[in-house]
This record gives sequence, C-alpha cells and structure tokens, in this order.
Amino acid sequence: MTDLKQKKPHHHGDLRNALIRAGIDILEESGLESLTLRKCAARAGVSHAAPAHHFDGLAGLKAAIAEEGYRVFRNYMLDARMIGPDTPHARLRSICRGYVSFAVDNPALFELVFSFDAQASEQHGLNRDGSASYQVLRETCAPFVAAGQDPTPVELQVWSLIHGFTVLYLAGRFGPVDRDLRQFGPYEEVMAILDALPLAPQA
Amino acid sequence: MTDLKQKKPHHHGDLRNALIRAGIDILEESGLESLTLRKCAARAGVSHAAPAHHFDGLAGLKAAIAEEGYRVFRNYMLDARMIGPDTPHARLRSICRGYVSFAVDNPALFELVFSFDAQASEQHGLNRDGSASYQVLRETCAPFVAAGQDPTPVELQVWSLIHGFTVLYLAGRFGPVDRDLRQFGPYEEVMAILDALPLAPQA
DNA sequence: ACTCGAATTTGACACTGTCAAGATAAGCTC
DNA sequence: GAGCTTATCTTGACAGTGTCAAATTCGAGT
Repeated sequence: MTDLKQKKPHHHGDLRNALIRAGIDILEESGLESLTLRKCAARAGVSHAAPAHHFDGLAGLKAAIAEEGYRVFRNYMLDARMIGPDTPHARLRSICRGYVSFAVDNPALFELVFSFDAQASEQHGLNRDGSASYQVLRETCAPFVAAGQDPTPVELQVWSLIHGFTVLYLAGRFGPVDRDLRQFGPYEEVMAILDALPLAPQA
Repeated sequence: MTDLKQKKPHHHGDLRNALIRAGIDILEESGLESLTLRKCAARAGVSHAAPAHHFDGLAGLKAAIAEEGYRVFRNYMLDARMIGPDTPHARLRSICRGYVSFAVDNPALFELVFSFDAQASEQHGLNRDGSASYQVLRETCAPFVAAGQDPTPVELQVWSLIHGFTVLYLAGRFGPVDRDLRQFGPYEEVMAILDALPLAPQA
C-alpha cells in the first residue's frame, strides 16, 4: 500500500543499500584497509552497531559489496568486448583489456572481489555473480575450443594470464602505474602470447 | 670481545630474529590475518611494545618476514629447477612448479610476500630479495630470448601466467585445493600454453 | 664505580568488531 | 483505532588491535 517511490519501512529507509554505497565510496577514497563497519555506519548516518542487522558482520558487508563489484566487473568486460575488430582473437584481447581496466579504475574493489576464496564465496552466495562474469570469458573463448572438447583448459590459460598480469601490474611490479593513460605498461607484449592460440573448427 | 656463540647484548638476546621466527610460525598456524604485533611479542616472551624498537611498526615486521619469505621462495624455484629433463621448456615448467609449490606449502607467507606493492617494497628494502627471485626467472627464460633482444616480454608472459594460476588456484577458484597431492589441479593443462614459446637462436 | 644509552616494560589512547539490552517505530490482528 | 509483534536502530560495554610517551632495567664503556 505504501507508495512505491516512498517506501521508508523503518527508521532509515534503505539502510542496506546505503551501507553498500557508503562502503564503495570508502573503497574508492581510502582503499580496502579503510573499509570498516563503523565508518560505513557513520557515513550512512546511523549508529555503529546498525549494520549488524543487515549483514553478517564485516565479512557479510564485504560480500555484499563484492556482489555489486562483480556486476561492475562483468560490465567492464562486456563493454570492452564491443570495441575493436570482431575477430575471436581481438575479442579475447578486448575482454582482457576490460579486466585490467576494471582493476585500474577500481583497485580496492578489485582487491575485495578477489579476496574471497571459493569456500567463502559459496557461504556468501557469491557464486552466481562470479559465474556470470566467468560466462563472459567462456563465450569469448569458445572459438578456441573444438566442438565436444572440454573448454576449461583454454579458459583457465587466459584467466591465469590476465589475472596474473592485472595483479602484478596493479602492485607496480611492471613499473609505475599510470591510471590515466590507458596503456597498462607491457600489456600488449604480454598478451601477445594469446595470438598463438589456435582457432578450433566449430561444429 | 664478547664470545661469538653467546652474544646476548641485552635483555632478550636476539629479539629481532625471535620475532620474525614467531611471526612465521603464526602465519603457518593461523594465517595472515592473525599476524599481529602483540601476538608475536607474546610468543617471543616479551611485552607488547617491545617490537617497536626493532621494526617500523607492523608494516616493518611484515617486511622483515617477507624478506625471509623471498629467500624460501627462491629456493623452492631453484630446487625445482633441478628436477626433470634438462631442456629449456622443461626447466621453465619446473621453476613454475616450484612457484606453485611454495605457495601451496606456505599460503600465508606467499600472500604476505605479494601483498607489498613496488613502492612499499622499496621503502622496506625488499627490492634486492625480490630481484634475486626474479633472477631465477630471467635465467630460465633466457633460451627463449634472441641475443640482443629485450628479455622482459617473455619473462612477464611467464610470470603473469604462473602468478595468476597460483593466486586463483590457491583461492580455490579451480576447484578444491589438495595440499598433499602435488597435482595442483589443472596445472599441466594451463602450463601447456608455454610449449608454444619458440626457442631463440643464441649468440 | 659511574655514567650513558639501548632495550624493554608499563600504561595509556584511539580505533576496531561484536555482543547484550533497551528503545523506537512500523506493520499486523482484532 | 488499540494492542501486540517484530524488525530496526541505539546505547553501552568488552576484548582486541597499533602506537605513543614515560619509566625502568640492564649491558657496556670509561
């Protein structure tokens, strides 16, 4: 009965989302180590113990933020896939570029998303969002998998390569990180190894 | 002057090393999030503020532990390189196996070592130990670099691949981790992409 | 023997996550 | 609408944490 636009069921109204939003803001401004339950509560204008009723502790809040992070992450890859030539190899390079772009634009969120191991992800129901992102990789790798063959080897090769590159580049191990220039250091040279992937005859 | 074997210059004697040892023990037993200045102090039998005089806060203790971690890490790769056929491709696969083995045997220490970005590493003087480990990779990649060419592209390809594999495998994203069986999940299938690396004519 | 200085302890502070009670307000039943 | 129930939020407390300042202890050199 309450108006659709003004559903303020309780004191705050939409505290759960407000806390997630606050958490993402803190991540952008101050990094992962600054993400704290009390700071999120303060930024949302509630008392320090309010978040406990919406999330299972700090881990629960992080899981909820990671859920949103997965959505942004997936969109980065989908958007990047539309750019560049429409060939299997080019599309593969494009989603990889989206992978790095997401991490460079949202380093703390990237760190948070991948700070969950598979066990913790299952406990917090992150597997669905995780596999939705994985699906983008699967589709883009399909041209390199022969019909009826197991697609995972190629997928995990690409995933390992791009994830390792992203983590190491973001940590500054490939030289200084330039967040504005979308060059990503030795990105092109490293990704060149993917050119060796042979196209598979499709069914 | 003082006996070489019994140099106990002050109260404890060798607190710095004792704290590092205590920290490594805690890492093995309880993981990185349990590594705390006060727990290290307690385990070494000193008061909670004693570590401050030997390390620059928690970050300094972690850096000192990471220094030791780099040594162990490097030895894992060196030991692994001695195993298997003595061909360039086999040696490459071997040091990669050492890379994963170190991480599987010492997951928290691995996490700690790579939790430093390049800036922080420089501040704590970790670059020397880091580059000593990198040197192993460089040597093993040399057969794939033509004389006079820049060796880094190949090196960073291999590094990205093995680091990404290790991080994702350790996080359980390639399926459950079996710490005893040295199979490392889809390790062989993923590393197969390195077989495509062409040998370069040497000078 | 005495002093000096480094190593360590003690105590305090601000901050964290978490829990137990209490207060508040919304929604529901009658 | 009155009263009850329940979810939401606040308040207050507790055990940890890193870090700092002051006091203390002890080794070593003069």
